[in-house]
Amino acid sequence: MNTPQSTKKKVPRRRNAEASRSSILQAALVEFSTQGYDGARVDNVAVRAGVSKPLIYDYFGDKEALYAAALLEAYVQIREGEKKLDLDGLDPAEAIRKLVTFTLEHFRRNPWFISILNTENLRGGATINQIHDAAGVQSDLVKKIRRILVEGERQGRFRVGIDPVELYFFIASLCYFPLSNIHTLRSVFQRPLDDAWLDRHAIEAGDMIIRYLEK
Amino acid sequence: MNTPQSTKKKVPRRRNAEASRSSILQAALVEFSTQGYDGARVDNVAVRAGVSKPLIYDYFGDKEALYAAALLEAYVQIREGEKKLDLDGLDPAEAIRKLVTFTLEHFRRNPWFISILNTENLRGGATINQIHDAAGVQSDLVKKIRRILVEGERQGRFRVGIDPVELYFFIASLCYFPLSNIHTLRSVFQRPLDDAWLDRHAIEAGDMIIRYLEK
Amino acid sequence: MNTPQSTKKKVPRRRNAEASRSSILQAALVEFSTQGYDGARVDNVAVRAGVSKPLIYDYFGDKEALYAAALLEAYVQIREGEKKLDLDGLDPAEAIRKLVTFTLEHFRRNPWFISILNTENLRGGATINQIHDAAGVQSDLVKKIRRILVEGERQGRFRVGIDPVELYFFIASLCYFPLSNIHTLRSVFQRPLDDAWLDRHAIEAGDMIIRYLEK
Amino acid sequence: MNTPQSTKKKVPRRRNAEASRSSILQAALVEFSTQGYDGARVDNVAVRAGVSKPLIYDYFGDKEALYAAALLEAYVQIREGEKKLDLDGLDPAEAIRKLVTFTLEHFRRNPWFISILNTENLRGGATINQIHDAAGVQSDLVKKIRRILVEGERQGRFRVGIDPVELYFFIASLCYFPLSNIHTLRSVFQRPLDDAWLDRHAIEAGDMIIRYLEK
DNA sequence: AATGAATGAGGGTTCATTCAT
DNA sequence: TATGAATGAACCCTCATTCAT
Repeated sequence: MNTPQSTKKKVPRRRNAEASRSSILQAALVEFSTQGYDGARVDNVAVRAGVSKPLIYDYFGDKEALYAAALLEAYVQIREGEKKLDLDGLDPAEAIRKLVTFTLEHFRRNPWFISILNTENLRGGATINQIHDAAGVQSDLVKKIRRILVEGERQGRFRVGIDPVELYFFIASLCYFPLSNIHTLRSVFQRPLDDAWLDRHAIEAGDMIIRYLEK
Repeated sequence: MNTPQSTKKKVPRRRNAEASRSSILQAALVEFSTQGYDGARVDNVAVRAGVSKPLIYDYFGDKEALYAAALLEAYVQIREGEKKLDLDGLDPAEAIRKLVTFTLEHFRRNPWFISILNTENLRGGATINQIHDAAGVQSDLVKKIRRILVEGERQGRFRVGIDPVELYFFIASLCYFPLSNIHTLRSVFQRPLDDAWLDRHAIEAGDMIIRYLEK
Repeated sequence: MNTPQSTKKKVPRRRNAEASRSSILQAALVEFSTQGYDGARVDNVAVRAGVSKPLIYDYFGDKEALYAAALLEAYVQIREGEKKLDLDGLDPAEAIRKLVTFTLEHFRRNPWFISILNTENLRGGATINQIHDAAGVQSDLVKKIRRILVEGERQGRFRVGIDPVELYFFIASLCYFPLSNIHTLRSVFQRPLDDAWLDRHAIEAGDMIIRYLEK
Repeated sequence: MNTPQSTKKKVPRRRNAEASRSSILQAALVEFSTQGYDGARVDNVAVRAGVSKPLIYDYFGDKEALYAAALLEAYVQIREGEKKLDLDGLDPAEAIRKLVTFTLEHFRRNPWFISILNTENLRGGATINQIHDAAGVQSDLVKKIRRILVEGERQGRFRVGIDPVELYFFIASLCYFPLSNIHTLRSVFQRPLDDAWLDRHAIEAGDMIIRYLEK
């Protein structure tokens, strides 16, 4: 009476290499960013990805290589998200403000990105230094910033000579720090650092950047 | 007849509990900040401190507690250093500028501080949240900033209503980010991020903060 | 319109069960004799044979059975080689001498034979004891030796009562040992054990056997 | 009422580094010689030695190093046994005969020696080649043989120019082969190869060597 | 106050073997 | 006939932690 499927308790194995690979990658991203490199467990990755451990080794080689793939994937995914930011038709100051709030929001929505970056820097960049085309994951925001700066200068509202990369660093700094250090800051400085606080913080950060740019 | 020394078969390496404790602490600080929590090895701490492992367990209980002590020690040491900053007699803008360059310099000279903070935040603040008097390690810089802001407002040069803690966050952000992320930024953005670059960066950061404060 | 080849999407590498079987067997022989039973990898066998792993399991069942087949194949191949030895028309002493040099040479040219025998003996003969017709792979050399002994006795030059199997053991001993133990002997006794040395050794071994046989 | 000891179920840990080390070594010798290198399990060594696995790693480093130590130990123990052979007062032929029977007997009583040598040679001498002073474990029998040969020559009963090492190789060959290959020989040649057989074999081997030496 | 000796528990990795096509 | 995809079971090794002195 039972269907053949129901008699077999086991879930049928997935027979799709590409799907397996990508679910491993996603699971690795989560594991490494929440646990750090040494805290990460290949076992956890396997469970979360719904595959067996050996499959991970088949696809990625070892923990180190899995981590490298996850790190790269983190950049790829975060850059993917950045591409969706549309600044068309905004005046330069507005564009900058939107870019700043977007950046903080983007970091906030994807906390694994900050975590895995911290992890990698804690490791002395051991992995990112190995990746040949690391520049390939440079932020698209830099290009957007460049365009805004040009327009702002053209309109005579922004100072000239601002380097887009350095400006990106400043914007990123202001957005990164309160999220990266959210736990220690909360405990030590007794501030909420909740969503409302962060929203206000983004606005102030936007102000700061604009004041820095305007003549 | 025997001298006291000769009756003791072994000369103990150290007969000073306090010295042992503090050398363990220092070693732990180095180990945890360079390796992260999970990457840290109690063995390495013992070797670096020149004591046996059981002594560490005697004094601190377990790895977790040792880490907590090291984290607290990190704050204590860094705050100690901040106290040495002397801003007396400077006008507000100059004081701010000096405070900014000092902050970046201070982080640069004590890289273990950023590392252990990143470690703790990666752990979700598990330890700092446990510490009752975490506020006790708040930065002295906040007080200094408050005084500068008051003076700046009094002189009519600074805007009113700036919160000293929030300003400290901004300053810290600008100094923290390029150091915390030095390895990934170098690889991805192909900037040197060497001492000269950081010095220039500090000046620009100072400009940004001052422009943010001035009316 | 299409050529027959193009209509088949994949050209199967081999559509010949016998050829597959025998290339697996040869690969297994190499793998087991170079790596030992536990050191051997079914994966390596598959790669070396140019087939997939499941095919090996299809044909042979499991690693154990594959090993058994390889062991038997080793005997078959070595006995095959022995058949080519032609002693016709030689006088008994010359025949013995030639047989000795041939034996050493044969072992030297097919080192996998000694290796797989050592492997099997290390395993306590677990596999050879299972094979029913193990006697079927007895050396042809024994028959040749029997004939030589008979002739030598008939000519009144050899002692009577020498057992051909026991004599074969002695000959094999003298040829087997320096090859089987070539590495340890070289290191411990600092002798070259190169081809020249082995050639001289074979001659001395021949002398020894002949002196043993002659009245 | 119970003695304190009886209430504690656990066997008190051994607190003797030297004893632990040597029991590990002995257990390793057994394990490696019965299972081969790849077949050997560090777990089994631990159980047989009555210690925990980590202790093995503490003392020896890794499996490879443990194996190296066991191999060396095998040589040391076998050479130790050889020293006990007393040939004083025997005439040269008798001395040779006794040396031959002793060698076979010695190999028979210590089968792990042949096994570990086979293991090492299967590995291509990877380990023995690493040991600097491998010559230090050369057989004392060579010296004894040298003395016998000198005496035999002096008495005009032995041929001159026999190399003691080469003669040792011949003797070892004759004793090693039937033991090393005992399982395959039994199965293939259907001979008992039991103690009685081996005793007779030793006598024949002695004859062979003496005939080889005598003028 | 201090440590040499020892271990339980687990982590990364491998490998013989099977599933499903 | 043949194989790409997948896994259970171990194995080597490490590490936080404790014991006994």
